[in-house]
This record gives sequence, structure tokens and C-alpha cells, in this order.
Amino acid sequence: MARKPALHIVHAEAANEVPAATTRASAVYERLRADITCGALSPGSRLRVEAIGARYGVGASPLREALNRLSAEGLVARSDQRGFSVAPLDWDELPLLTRNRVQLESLALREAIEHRTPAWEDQLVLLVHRLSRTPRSLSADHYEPNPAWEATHRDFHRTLLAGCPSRWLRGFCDTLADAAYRYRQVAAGANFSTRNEHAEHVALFTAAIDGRTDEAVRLLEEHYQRTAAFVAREAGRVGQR
Amino acid sequence: MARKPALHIVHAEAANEVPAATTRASAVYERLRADITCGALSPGSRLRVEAIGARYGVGASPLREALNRLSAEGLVARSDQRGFSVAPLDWDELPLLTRNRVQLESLALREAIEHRTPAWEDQLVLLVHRLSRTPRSLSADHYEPNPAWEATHRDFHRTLLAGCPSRWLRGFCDTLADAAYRYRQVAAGANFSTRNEHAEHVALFTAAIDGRTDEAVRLLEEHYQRTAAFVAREAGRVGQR
DNA sequence: TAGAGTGCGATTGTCGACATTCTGGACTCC
DNA sequence: GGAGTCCAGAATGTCGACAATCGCACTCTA
Repeated sequence: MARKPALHIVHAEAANEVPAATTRASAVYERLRADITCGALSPGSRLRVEAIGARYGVGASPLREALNRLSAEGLVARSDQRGFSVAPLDWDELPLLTRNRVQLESLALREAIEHRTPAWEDQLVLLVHRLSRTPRSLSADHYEPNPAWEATHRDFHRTLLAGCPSRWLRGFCDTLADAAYRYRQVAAGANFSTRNEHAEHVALFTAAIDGRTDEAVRLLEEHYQRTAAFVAREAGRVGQR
Repeated sequence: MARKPALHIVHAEAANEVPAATTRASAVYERLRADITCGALSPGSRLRVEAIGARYGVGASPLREALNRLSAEGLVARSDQRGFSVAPLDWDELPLLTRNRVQLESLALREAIEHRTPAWEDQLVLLVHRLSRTPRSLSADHYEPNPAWEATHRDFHRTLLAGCPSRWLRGFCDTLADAAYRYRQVAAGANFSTRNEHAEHVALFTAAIDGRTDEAVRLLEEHYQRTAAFVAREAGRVGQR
């Protein structure tokens, strides 16, 4: 649950500093998590310990630990005596997921705005700036995900909620964000989003640091609903993969 | 996260049928979870794999798997290279926890009531009946937790939310319920609660199956706030342990 | 030909041993 | 006297091998 503890960690990640996992289990946990969320490991595919262990160059014990942690997080499915597999994506669940995300992040955002501090505003300013300077796609012709943008984008949304005093709520929002991100990654790739995402981020950011709580919550909801609609449309186009 | 999948599982647990873990890791996971939530393992105490392994009669590997799952759930704290320990209880967090519980369970309860079915009502009728027939304490003189009552009570609250279509929300509510339960267990034991808990349960149950959503949510909030107040008072009395 | 029973191969789950890392205490130095 | 350093003991993390279990294909029977 409470995966990443505090605010300075977010900052460290924003600077693309690898968490430097001290143990192999943690290292392979990070890599597996990344590969699952970014879609490199397709949903539903089985995770045979031997094969995956060879792929990442670790033994069975650390790999098993990582898989167990991920299974408790909901990113991998575990079945006693039947091993692990990447948690499947159920496209019928996307509207519900979006709805839950809006509900929980609204709660968190309200509290974050209520507890806002200058340091928090500074962080957001920084991230919005970076977001404006980082290209959405690595290629100009077709859409090719830019890891730097993805990381900054994630940091932006997490930092928005960082002021929420409840570590539970923050953790739940993280979990939902990871789940939603997987849908987005699978659905993306077909073509660019035509809407102006950055404008939405700026508007949300401005409302948040100005303390216009209700407006910020409304913008957050619209932001997520638009993304969900786009993802659902793309998913339908490619046959729900 | 989504720990227990579906409704019939709840029923199975209600009948006190042990989940019959097929693997040692799962078995020790269940036992550890029970011992942590009921307070047999005191918060903050270290969990040395060797000692705990000897206590439960399992090797290091299954135990480590169980500990990893529990750490992802927040019941166990894990520190790379420094082992595991029972997640500590921070009494300052209790009000926040209660608040989050009310917030999330209100969302879930609204949806559960909206999607109510005859089968759901039957389940609740059954559980309320059982709750009325099961003594709160095993002893009449002093308070001695009755495992049967605890299990039924838990089932009652879980079943209340079982109709909520979001497995995420249900999972989050479970997590918070486990966390709250730990506070309750540590604080209890001093003396009986003087309030009429069963009346609260009946009122909540009645409002729920009658579809009086707002009233049910209000009763749920009062129920939790009263419990939290009682627990906090008891905790203060015993010096915050 | 459909269905149930059976055996083999593959995979998971578990154990014991070893390398690595941390903790606590005594020691030394300023 | 206090702070920093180092060392021994203990605990953790990892590896390789073994046993238990499952899925699948094959066979046999009605």
C-alpha cells in the first residue's frame, strides 16, 4: 500500500534518480512493476519464475518475493500451486475505475489544498514547467511514449495529492493511478491525443495553488473523464485487445 | 488488495470454514494476519524470520513470502536489509483513519444499497440474527474477546458493502477495517463498552435494506465515530501503550 | 465418437546452506 | 567525558537442489 513514503522521495524520482534498490528482490520488484505498468508484459500472460528469472538475471527467491508484493498490490494475479500471471485488464471495469479515481482523488485533493504550503506550490511550479518542456512523444510522426514525460506527469499528479495527510488515501490513489496507467498504455500508440492536455494541467495546477478547491476538483474530474473517454475509444478501435 | 474475491467466500468464512490454505506460505500468511490483527503480536515488535519460523513450524521461504504480502498490505513494516516488524500503531492517526473509513465506506455503502438484491438482504438478516445470539465477551465478569462474535461482526460490515461493484473500493475498505480493528483490539480488554452496539447494527441494517441511503450512511458514520471515541478514551486510560 | 481415467513432463513450493549486511558494545582518541 | 571507530555476533538475503502438485495429451472403454 503506502509504497513511497514521503515528499522528498517524489522529488528524488522527479530527478530520475533510481531508488537504488539495495536488495535484488526490491530491484526486480521495481523492474517488474515498470514492465507491467508500461505494458511490456502483456496483461494475462503467465509469469513463470524460471523464464522471468532468466530474463532479469535473478534467482527464484528474490523473484518470488517481488511477485508476492506485486500480487498484494493487484498488479499480478497469484493462484496457489498455479503460479503468477500479469493481472488481466477488464475493459468493462474502466468506467468504474475512473469513477473511483475521481472519488478518491477528489477527497485527497481537497485535503491537499487545505494543507497547502509554499514548498508544495514550488514543487508544482517546477513540475508544470518541466511538463511544458518535455515532449509528449519521442517521435513527431507517430506516437512513441516518452518515459521522461510519463515520469513527470506521474509526479505532477502525485505531488498534487502529496499534501493530503492520510497515507492510506495517498496509497489508494497510487494504486488506482497504476491501474489506470496500464489501460492508458495499452490503448495508446494508435495516434496522438488531439486535446490540449497541458492546458488542463495548468488550469488544475492554478486552481490548486490558488486554493479554489471546488474548481480544482471539477477540473480533476474532467481531466480524468476525458482521458478515460479517449482510452475507451482507442481500446474499442483496436478491438479491446 | 482485493484479498477476498466474492460473496460466497464471505459466506464460507461466516460458517467458520477455514480457507484451507493449500500452500504453507498461504497458511502462515493467514495465521500471521490473524495474530497481528488480534494483537497477539504486539505492534512494533520485530519479526525475526528464524524465531517466527520456529513458532509456526515453517521454513524461511514461505514465511518470507507471507511477510512480503503482509508488508504490501500495510500490516507489516519491511526495511531492506533490516528485516520485518509488526507495523506500529500511531494513536495520532486514529482520527484520520476513522475519517477515511467513514469517507470510503460511505461511498461503498451508497453503491451497495443502490445495487441491493434479495440475496444480499438475506445474508444481512442472517448475520444480524447471529450477531444477536453471539455474546460479545466470553466471560460475564470481565471482557474476553469472543472470536465468533468478532468474525460475525466483521462479516456483517463486509457484507454490508459486498454489493458495491468496485473491487478496489471493497479492498480499500477491507484494508482500513483491518487497520482499525488493530486499534480496537489493543484498546479493548479494559472493560465492556457500555453502549448498545447491537441496536446500532440493527438500525444500520434496517436502513440499508429499506434503501434509506442517507440515513444508513449517517448511522454508519455515527457507529464508527462512537467506536473510535471509545477506543481513544481506553487508549488514553492505559497510557497509549 | 465422446467421455473418463492415467501417466508424463513441466512448474511450483520448500528446504538447508552460504555470502552479505546490519546492530550493539567496547575501545580509542580528542 | 563525549564522540567516533572498529569488531564480533547475529540476522538477513540469495542460491541451488529436491519434493509436491498441476496441466496436458494419450489411451482405453462403452
